[in-house]
Amino acid sequence: MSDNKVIIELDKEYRVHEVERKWAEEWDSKKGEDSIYYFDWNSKKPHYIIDTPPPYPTGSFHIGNTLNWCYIDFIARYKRMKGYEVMFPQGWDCHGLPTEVKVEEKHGISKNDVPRDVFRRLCVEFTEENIKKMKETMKRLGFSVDWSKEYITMYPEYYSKTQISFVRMYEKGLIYRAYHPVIHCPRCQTTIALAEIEYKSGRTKLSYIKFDDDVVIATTRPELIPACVAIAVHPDDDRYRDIVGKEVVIPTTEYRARIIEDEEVDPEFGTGMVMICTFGDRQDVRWWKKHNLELRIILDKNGRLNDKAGKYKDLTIQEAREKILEDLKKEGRVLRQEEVEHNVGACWRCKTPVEIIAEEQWFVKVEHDRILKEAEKIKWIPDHMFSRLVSWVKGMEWDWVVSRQRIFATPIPAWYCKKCGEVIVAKEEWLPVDPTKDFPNTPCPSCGSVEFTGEDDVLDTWMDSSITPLAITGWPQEHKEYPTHLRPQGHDIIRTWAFYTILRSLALVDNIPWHEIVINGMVLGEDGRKMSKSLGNIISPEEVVEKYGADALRQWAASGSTGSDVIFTWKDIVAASRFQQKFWSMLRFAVPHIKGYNPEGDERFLRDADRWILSRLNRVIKVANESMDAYRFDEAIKAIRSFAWYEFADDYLEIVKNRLYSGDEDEKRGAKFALYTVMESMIKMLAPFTPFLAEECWKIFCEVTGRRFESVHIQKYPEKDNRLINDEAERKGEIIRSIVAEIRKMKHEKGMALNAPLKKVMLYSENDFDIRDIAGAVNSEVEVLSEMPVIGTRISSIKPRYNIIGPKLREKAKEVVKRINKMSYEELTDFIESGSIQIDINGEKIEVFADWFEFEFEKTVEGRGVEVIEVENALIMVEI
RNA sequence: GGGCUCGUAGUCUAGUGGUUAUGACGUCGCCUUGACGAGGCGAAGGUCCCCGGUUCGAAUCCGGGCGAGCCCA
Repeated sequence: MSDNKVIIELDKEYRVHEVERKWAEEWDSKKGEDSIYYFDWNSKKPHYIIDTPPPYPTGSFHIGNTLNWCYIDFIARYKRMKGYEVMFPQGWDCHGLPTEVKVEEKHGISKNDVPRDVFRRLCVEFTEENIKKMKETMKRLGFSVDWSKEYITMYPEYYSKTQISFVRMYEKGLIYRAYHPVIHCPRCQTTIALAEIEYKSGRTKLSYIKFDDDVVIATTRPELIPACVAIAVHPDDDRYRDIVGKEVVIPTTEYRARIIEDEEVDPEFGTGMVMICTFGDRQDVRWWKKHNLELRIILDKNGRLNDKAGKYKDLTIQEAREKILEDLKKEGRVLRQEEVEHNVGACWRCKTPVEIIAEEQWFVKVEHDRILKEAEKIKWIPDHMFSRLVSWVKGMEWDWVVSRQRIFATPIPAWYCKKCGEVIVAKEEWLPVDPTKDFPNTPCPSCGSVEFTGEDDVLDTWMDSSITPLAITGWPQEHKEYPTHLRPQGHDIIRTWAFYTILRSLALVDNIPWHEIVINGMVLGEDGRKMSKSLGNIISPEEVVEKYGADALRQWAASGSTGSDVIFTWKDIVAASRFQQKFWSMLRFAVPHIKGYNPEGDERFLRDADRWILSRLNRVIKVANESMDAYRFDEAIKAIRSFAWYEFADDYLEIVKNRLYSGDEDEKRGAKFALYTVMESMIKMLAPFTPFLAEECWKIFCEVTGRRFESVHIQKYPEKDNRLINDEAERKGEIIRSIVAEIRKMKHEKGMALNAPLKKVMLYSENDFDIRDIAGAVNSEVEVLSEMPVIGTRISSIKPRYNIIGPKLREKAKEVVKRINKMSYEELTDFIESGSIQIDINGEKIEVFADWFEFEFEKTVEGRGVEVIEVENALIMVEI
């Protein structure tokens, strides 16, 4: 019994940190099959598999991740409560340049200073630490991850799958090697990624150079003239219409180039003629690819020109530039030079301008049409996100380059025969393999040599992460179930992660990867801008959790509309935490009343107010189910919160308080039934959003009512009970609610205490309703009058129902309304009584019906000492 | 430059071819009523970005403009 006492007197304050820490520890202490989040392949329940994003282990789980994972967790928890066996796995997409850079910084080394496997080991250690940190945050945020399904792409169990996928696609002819432009730093002598380019603006000289009498080009890169493979003009440029197709000799060389047309040429720039070189910039690469031009790379990796540059061989870029301009000037080909603004891409490390050269790379074929056709079978939420994929795929200019010149990544499982250069790709049974350490055990199929050079390029990280739905469903060993049900991700990676995953899934198993993809927006700072260090508007989830707890942060995440960017605001967090306190107070109120209560058979004691709140509850349950099914978390949580706070707490509880405290046993049982039912349903509906609060409340609810406690997260989600949805009850409830509210308002306006006693309240209504709770709530005797008291009436307003009148009368509607408005009181009374009237408009007789209008009546009462208040469906007379 | 999205009260936001436009925060009054003062009861606050078009009727649909954001080049 002493236990009960403790429980009944709940703390006034909801101790968010204490509660959340307690449940986080409790859930984390149950591992593997003991966890309530464990996914069992053998479960007979319908499966629901989520292809969770594997984040990049930077060491901090940021607020953008938080939004994404909150969506996942809302769905996972909801689906679990809806009876699904839910798989919520968690992976880590480990490979990548940032880690290489961080490790170099941390250890003060360059990756080429140490053996490859030593450097990899350092990266692995660094990544493991980061994963640990991020996992802690994720657990604290209450995500219902089944950690027994964790995968880490840098471990052999995972990357051997990446290698198998590579081998299979190679065997299907979907992977090939070809020359491809790469961005190269001539000083560091290394290939660098697009992301590593730093753009800086500066001024340079634009030289106008005469190739022949017809052809004058303007270029900022005269040193690349020997690499000129074509000259382009705009197709609508009348100046050059006649010379399209003509060949010219490239000055200082023996090469010839043709004049071609392309719409991307800007006729306003320079002479409107552009020299296309291999390669001056990325536009050159696009033109080269599009027009199938010759590849003439004149620049070597060491930053010097090669023999294709003829007499400029061995010069550096700067030297060549000066020498070529000098030679051209001698020939009188430099017509003029002008200063222009331009952007230069430079190496992020040494600030040297980067160059584009060509190297042999590994490619994955992109089958545009097939991808688009199949991607259409996936349900995109919101649906406009699909068009982002479409425009991306349609605009792709070349295949996916999957080789990277790095170390910390999945090795490409291939070798080159030292003798004949034959490419040997690993057999599946050799995997996992590091081709720089392991070698084929069969001779070269082409020349029989047994000496090989291992490929030291590695795979693009997207090659790892684009097979996640396959990996979590057991591919390739035992592929259990496919496609998966859901991919949740941000819209920033539709063109990468979503696109690559679809491509790979089609290539490897000839199927779409998921039935649905739900897309979240980005999180913006309080100033409405993207969070960034330089703007100083970054908020970390830890910071929010420390101040207001995880549930408040989760409620904030639910409050945005799905797919839209969400602004982080502290006020939403504060409002969310206030709701939690409010909800706790509701439970605190309910506890003494439902202590030891069993609702069995008590429906017969329900009174109007109880039937009303139960009907409203069931409508909210309906909305919650529909919204959750449509991934509209904002709608669901809004419906639940506003029902709990305003209808249940502010209205219903105030109305039944008197009955609960002072009623007889039977009267109380009706209210208890409602209290019990509403609390139970609300706790369950809140569970996906605020798992900590819900669990704590559920535990108390179970203990108080004598039910055996079992986590709320494995309870059945509330389903609407049609027997309890009742228009009549809602109408009566609304009358009761508005009568109580109006009388309280009247007391308020008269400066009376809200619970001040009144002499008498008289009610008149055509509806019949329960006055028990009204009497209690307004602290007065209540009498229902059987007859309308003597009061005057007049029509105070006429509201045309345009939705009826508009379609019926169309352009005549306005005139008809005008006529009705002009009618006298007597005319209107006749009109209302007879139900219709004929109106003559320009000789046309039109029959107008009274029910096309809403008439409002104003009543005047004679008699003294009585306040008259009108509400919809009832007239209230208060004797003070 | 291209794609997509969005412009609604001081701030953020929901929504919709039908006349009184949703909610939150903030502001202003009043109230310590037996769950909650981090609460309750009320009030003020809006050219629904601009200009055209469709329509009996547009904040909503269409076109154009201006502005913002995200992604990509």
